Order: sequence, then structure tokens, then C-alpha cells
Amino acid sequence: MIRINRETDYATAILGVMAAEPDERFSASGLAARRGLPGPVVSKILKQLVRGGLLRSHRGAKGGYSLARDAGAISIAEVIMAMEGPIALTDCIEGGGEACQFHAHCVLSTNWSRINDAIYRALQDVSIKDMIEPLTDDHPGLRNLGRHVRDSLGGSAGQAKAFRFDHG
Amino acid sequence: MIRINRETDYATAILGVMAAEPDERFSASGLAARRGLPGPVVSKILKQLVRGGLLRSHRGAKGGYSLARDAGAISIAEVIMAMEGPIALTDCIEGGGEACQFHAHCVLSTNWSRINDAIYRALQDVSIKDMIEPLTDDHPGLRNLGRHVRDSLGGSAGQAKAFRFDHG
DNA sequence: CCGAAATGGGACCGATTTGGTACGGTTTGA
DNA sequence: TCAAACCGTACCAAATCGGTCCCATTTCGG
Repeated sequence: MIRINRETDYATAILGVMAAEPDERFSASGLAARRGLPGPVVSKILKQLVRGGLLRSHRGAKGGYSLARDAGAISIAEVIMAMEGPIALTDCIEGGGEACQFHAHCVLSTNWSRINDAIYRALQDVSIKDMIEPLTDDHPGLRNLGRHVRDSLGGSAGQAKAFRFDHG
Repeated sequence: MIRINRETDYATAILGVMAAEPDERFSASGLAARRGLPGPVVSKILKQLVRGGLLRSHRGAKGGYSLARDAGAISIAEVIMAMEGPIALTDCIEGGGEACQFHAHCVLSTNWSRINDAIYRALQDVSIKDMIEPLTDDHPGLRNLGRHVRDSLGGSAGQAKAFRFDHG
């Protein structure tokens, strides 16, 4: 239902805690306690974020997790992709057009692709840092959101590509 | 995965066919044949769209479905809501804040709400009519998209409300 | 050198959602 | 009266989601 799953939501919450003290090193259990979330879930999420390149992990005793980059440089779009894979509203977009089993409506797919593009760029313009502070009227990152959406819609013909996350 | 479900996709395809001949009356089986979709599925979708007020139905022989309003006045947001219920990225938004079982991160919920708001308004500005024609650079509906997104982000403090569809 | 504290990588499971089918009832036009 | 349509709803298999558990591996510290 145009909905991100719960783990992604938790992920932003966890990243929010870490963003407040960027130089700290956090253990999974510590973060779980801080957010009141079940330990195993937090652990699972953290592993995923490491695989996505958003966190760095340090093994062994006194190990833990820390942000891989500045919180201002981690976008919500990246968090979603790390947790859920490519951002693709429809099967058509995800499959690059070949997934339309019924080949039903490829006229529309270009426009779905544009909408997808717009949403992606909007999410790309909101960072973890933005999320942890109350947004004021003219927060630069968020004002740019609108512009990028407009730009993406004015661009050349739709390339029906999903925005894939490089998990490698 | 920030993904609309397949039936919603089909719904836009079906509405697209109907929008091309606004005065026609379409049977479920006819539409299914035209789009190459399984009959029962199309039928199910059409019923849902009637309940959502987007289509009018006419029973009996020579009956069928027709658009309840002009195709330019039916937004993608409405289609999604008719098919999938309220547009709410997170549980928090949907439940009005009380659904946070772990009460984890209500600092962030306001900002999620703003993002949700932006996406909703963007989808509200794209009509079925827009979807059936290749979008040019400065299609008015799509240019407005960006502006509305910006407006929603500049607004007053976030009211964490889902955009509910009145199914009654 | 050993043990505790951490992460890494899975497997696993119940509950929900999704995608699709089926069937009996009701309305309407010829 | 009969067939063409819609209406409602129940049903089902498959996929996804939310969450737990277990064990291997790494590292620090005494």
C-alpha cells in the first residue's frame, strides 16, 4: 500500500540515535535498549545496514557499529534500498519492462516510471540528519525536494529503470 | 518495498482504456479481453473502483461500467486509495500515533508524516488522463507536482494523519 | 592463552498480505 | 422468460513480513 516495512522504519530510528553522536560506537544490544526495540530485530537491521554500506561494523569485544559517513550524507532513499532492495513502484519498473506477464499497458509504464523517479529523488533529498531535527519551513534539503521532483518530470523520455542498490 | 500492488497497476491500465472513450459503457469481460487480463481479476478491480466512487456501474443486460467523472479529475492518489486504502508510509501515520507498539521514535514520526504528505500531494496531481498520453516537458499537472510537494513541506507542524479514503 | 563480548550468517516459523478463482444471487433488457 | 451483466463474498495457494534462535568467527583483556 505504498508503505515502507517496519524494519525500515526502525532502521531510521536507529540511525537517528547514531547520528546524534556520530563518533560513538554502538552495540546492537545498547541500541535496542535505547529504543525499546527487541534485540534480535535491531541486530538484524544493523547487519543489513552494514551490507548496504551505511554503517561500518567492528567485530570482537568492544566492537560495535558506527556511521559509515556523515549523517547528512545518508539519504532516506539509501536506507530504504538497503533494507528493501530497489525502489520500484511497479513490477514493470523492477523488471525493466520484461516482467509484464500480461503485457498489458506498456503505454502507462513510462509514466509510472516518471512518478517513481520523482519519488526516488524526493527521498534522496532527505537525510538522516534531517529526520532527527524538527523540520522548519525552509529547510534547504526539503525545499530542494520539490525542485528535483519537477526536474525529473521535465526530463527526456522515461527510462524505465529501477533505482537499484549496489549490494556488492 | 514502497510498491503499489499489482491490482492497482491493473486498475490504472483499465481506467486508461476507459478514459480514451469516456462516453462508452464497458463490460468487465470486454475490458479484460482488451487488456489481456484474466476476467475475474478485472471484475474484482472494477467493483472496487465503483465502491471508491471512481466508476459508475449499470446492472443488467447491456449494463457495464463508465467513468464517474472526467478522466482529468481522477487522480492516481484516488485510484491507490480506492484499491489499497489510506496512503500511509508507516504504521505510525496510519494509526495516528497510537500504533507505535514500541513507542520507539515519535520524534521521527512527524518527519515521516511530512514525507508522506509530499508523496500524497504529488500523486494527487497526476490524473488518469495524464497517464494515457506521453508526458511532455511542461505538462501543467506534473509541473504543479513539484510546487505542491514544496508547499506541503513548508507548512505548519506535522499532523500525523493518513490520507483516508471515504469508502462509505 | 583463554574467555567474554561482540558481530556474521543463516535457518526457521507463524501471521498476514497478495494474486487470483469460484459461486450463487440480483438486476435488467429483449 | 432467458441471457447478459453486475454484486458479494468466500476461498485458496504462494509470497512476504515480523520476529526468534543458533552457531561460527573475531577481538579485546586479563
